[in-house]
Amino acid sequence: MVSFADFPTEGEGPIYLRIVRFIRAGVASGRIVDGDELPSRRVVSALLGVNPNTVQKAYRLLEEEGLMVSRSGAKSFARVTPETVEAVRERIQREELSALVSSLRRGGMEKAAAMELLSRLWDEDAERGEEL
Amino acid sequence: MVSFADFPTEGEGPIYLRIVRFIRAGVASGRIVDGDELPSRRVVSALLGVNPNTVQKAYRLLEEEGLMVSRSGAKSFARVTPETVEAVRERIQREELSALVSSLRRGGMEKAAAMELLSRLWDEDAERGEEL
DNA sequence: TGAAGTGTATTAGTTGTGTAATACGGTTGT
DNA sequence: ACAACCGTATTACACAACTAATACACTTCA
Repeated sequence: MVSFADFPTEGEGPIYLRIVRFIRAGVASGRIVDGDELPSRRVVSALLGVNPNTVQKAYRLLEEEGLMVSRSGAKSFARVTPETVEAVRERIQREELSALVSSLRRGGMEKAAAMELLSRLWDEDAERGEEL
Repeated sequence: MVSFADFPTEGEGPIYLRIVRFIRAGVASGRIVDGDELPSRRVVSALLGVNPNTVQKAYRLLEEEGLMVSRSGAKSFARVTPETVEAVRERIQREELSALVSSLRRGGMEKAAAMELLSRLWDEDAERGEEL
């Protein structure tokens, strides 16, 4: 049974997305393996002090992502394959970059400028890294 | 007098931020120079077909950013110094991008992959913004 | 001085997002 | 069959973001 004991008490963003990230991190790290039973919507909702529908929203996203399966009335289980693990790791990376892109665009930056900036910073960081 | 004639008829994100970006781009490109008079809130609002308060929101942000000055009842003027120009061009970079680059490199990502990923995410984010 | 134009504050309406309340139907084990 | 779970759908409420409506006070100049 997947445990929510280590669910961070405080975090950023809406709760349902924090749940999604929590499960994703578990899959990426190997803490959650294929076939693991996931606590029911009601149990998690009681644990976190939110409405079951908030957990449902998270679980639905995770199911669409292929990380869990659930049948009406029955328990829910994690679905972890080499493919899903790889997909989750890529997705986590994408989310980091995605937030950055939105931020840069909100700041009024053009795509070409962003590309150039990333390239320059990458090289600078590479130089710093090779010194060590 | 700063002209809004070239203000893009359609763009991404809320109007007040598009105004901010428009002015920022003008400052960064040299189209707007120090002491340039900025059209009043009402004039811009009539031009863009929005409420004067929407323009006010943009102008207030620009003033907090040090890119313009305004006194109650009087006209507004651009404030462009070498410092503000530099600040506009690199404001975001120091705050957010550097840490992410290091993170991605430590995660084993190659520069080419990061560039390609940024390009794709940028287009995707642009599409999302245009849907609204 | 007074009219016209200006910046600014206050308030309200609109929309979207996150969460909750409630109810319904399916599965499981006894 | 029935009780105790389970997942799910529908609806409604809370809140923030964005924009608009309105009013007020200041500057400028004939």
